[in-house]
Amino acid sequence: MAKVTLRDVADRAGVHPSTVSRALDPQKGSLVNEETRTRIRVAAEELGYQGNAVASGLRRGRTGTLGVIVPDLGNPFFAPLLRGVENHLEGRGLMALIAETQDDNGRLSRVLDNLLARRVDAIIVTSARSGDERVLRRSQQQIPVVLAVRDLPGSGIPAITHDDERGGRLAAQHLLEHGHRRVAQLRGPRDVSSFRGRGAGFLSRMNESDVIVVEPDDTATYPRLAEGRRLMERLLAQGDALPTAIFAHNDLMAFGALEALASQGVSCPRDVAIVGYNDTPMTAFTAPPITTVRLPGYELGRMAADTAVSLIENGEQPATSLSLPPVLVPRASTLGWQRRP
Amino acid sequence: MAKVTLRDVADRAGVHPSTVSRALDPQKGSLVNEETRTRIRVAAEELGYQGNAVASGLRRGRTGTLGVIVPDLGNPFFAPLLRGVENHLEGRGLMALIAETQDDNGRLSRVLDNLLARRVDAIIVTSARSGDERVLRRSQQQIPVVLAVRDLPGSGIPAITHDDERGGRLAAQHLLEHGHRRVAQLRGPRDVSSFRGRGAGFLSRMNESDVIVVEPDDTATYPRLAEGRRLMERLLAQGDALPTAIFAHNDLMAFGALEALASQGVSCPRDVAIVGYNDTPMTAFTAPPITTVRLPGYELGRMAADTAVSLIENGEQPATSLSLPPVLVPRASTLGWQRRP
DNA sequence: TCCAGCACCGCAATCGATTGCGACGATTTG
DNA sequence: CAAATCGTCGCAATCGATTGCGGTGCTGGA
Repeated sequence: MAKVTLRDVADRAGVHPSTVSRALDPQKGSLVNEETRTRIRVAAEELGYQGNAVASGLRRGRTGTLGVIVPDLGNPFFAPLLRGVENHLEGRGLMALIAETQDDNGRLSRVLDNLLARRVDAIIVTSARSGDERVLRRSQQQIPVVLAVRDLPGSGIPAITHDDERGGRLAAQHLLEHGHRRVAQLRGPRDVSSFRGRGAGFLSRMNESDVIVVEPDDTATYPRLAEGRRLMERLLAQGDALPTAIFAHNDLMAFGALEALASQGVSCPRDVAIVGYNDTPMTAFTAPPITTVRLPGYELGRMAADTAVSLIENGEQPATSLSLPPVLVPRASTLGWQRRP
Repeated sequence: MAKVTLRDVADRAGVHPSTVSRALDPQKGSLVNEETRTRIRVAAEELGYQGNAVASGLRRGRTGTLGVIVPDLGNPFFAPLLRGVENHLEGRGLMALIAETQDDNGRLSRVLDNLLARRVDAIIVTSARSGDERVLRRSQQQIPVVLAVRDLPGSGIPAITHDDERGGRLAAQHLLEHGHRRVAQLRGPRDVSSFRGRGAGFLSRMNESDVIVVEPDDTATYPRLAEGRRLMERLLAQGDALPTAIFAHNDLMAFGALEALASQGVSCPRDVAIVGYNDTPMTAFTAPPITTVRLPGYELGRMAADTAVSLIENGEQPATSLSLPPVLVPRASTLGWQRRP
């Protein structure tokens, strides 16, 4: 168990620990004579010295760690986002502490407490639901908090999001262009801004045309596969004429809808077209491949990390929120549909 | 910025900081009078006291943090595993520090250094490739290291794995039962134990029967979609008679193979059957749904976390390695194939 | 009555790195 | 030539919690 401390290095190099500290710090390296600095470097190397980030964190009041909270690690959408965050942190000596809430309210506040106790320097939250304002603002009193993906309007917390309203409009526009006149949405949870945005954008574009929008009598509790299936089943059971197109608020729910349709013998895309959201890698491989809305997750991760870092360095700033543009990716789940006479 | 420390609580409760420390520690709570303990609790509550895990970590020499290294967060296979880890840690006051290597060798040692510097109490590594022994053993000199999913035979590092040899045999058995007599594997990286195991199990079962196993002239560098596509394309171009079944070493590669086949106009499962590995949720939704080998990822995560924790508590132990059984999940990608006359 | 034993709690050192302050010699400036 | 400046580096306090070592007062048994 090599317990090499700063003092050991100092002894070996024949200097005071404080000098070693300065020599090894890239910021303050210039405060130490070049010759003694290399002597110290050599000593540290020989002893296999490895700094103690815990001690450093205590003294400095900064741990070099960023908390990142995601709702669901099983949703591949978050992988590029997390990569964006980590790639931005790398090289700055920072590291991401990733935690999952599983979209569970109680878990969020536990996770926050945990991160706060560990004195992370900032927190990026991608799992916000309305109602979370209180705990988040409480956290914000201690360290910078940045929302990503999901906004909390009116909370005053900076947010980097996708323009989901625009994404919803894109989906609607696409369906309109292909001749749909009776459509429905499988809505994600209403207490999540991104789903609200998708729904609103979709509706507003549809309402500009002469289209019937069937509202299912329920909303997904979690934006996952099983919920997509359940909602689609309800829609099928609702008795009304079936819509010719479905806008699922994310890809996982679209998969579920696909499953429900298949089990009822309804064909996609022949009978019903489907649009998903997120451009999860798998959408290209389903039967049929799913038309979806692509979001720049990696860039969003980078930007969220960037604003978090600058918040750390420059103290509290006016909330600079930002919204990134989505793109529609057409695939067979809509392209294969044809208007019947 | 509420900077409430132990001392503040002590002052308010009219006791010494050490008493507060003991009162708030579930382990040592019994060392302090019940009455003063509640007084302290009240004071802490009123001040909104939140322990400083950094200071505690420095003094105790334990941070209550476990490093977990995964190769690829975009692979949904790791989600249940990570949940297994976290659920086991929860309640014990521990937390997982998740890091991704992206199957990049240089990144692994950087990540390890980072975790070691942050003084995590143990590390769970699911990204091991042969050649990583050195850095891992170096880490092991400082804290417990547990391998999961991927073993490093002969390294002496405890490993919780799936029985991949058995998984490979299951895949082979399934294909044999359906009448295949000419098959091929899309192999994952050879320096990863789990892929070697799958390959060996598959081969050994096949060799017990009278079956031709076509070996592609290459191996995947990364077990991802693009590599699966590339390997399948090479196989198609190889000129020999096409195998009637493909065993892809994981689901992502199976997706890639599917894509390659489709682009060449070869039908799955009519012309070629496919077996994947991992039972990634999406395998049920591809065209066709993919037969695959299911692994108990959640349980594996729990067990890995459990051995890590007991290694922390009881010091170094004899390496107790363990192997969990896989299950074959038959789907249309093989069930839909029929022997031609 | 005396002392051992116990319950409870305070004192002060400690974990390892960082940093404001100041010392010292060497160099430059007026 | 004296004073100011600069480059280096040491000293010691500090971050906040933990814990070994007692000290105090009280109970119970001999």
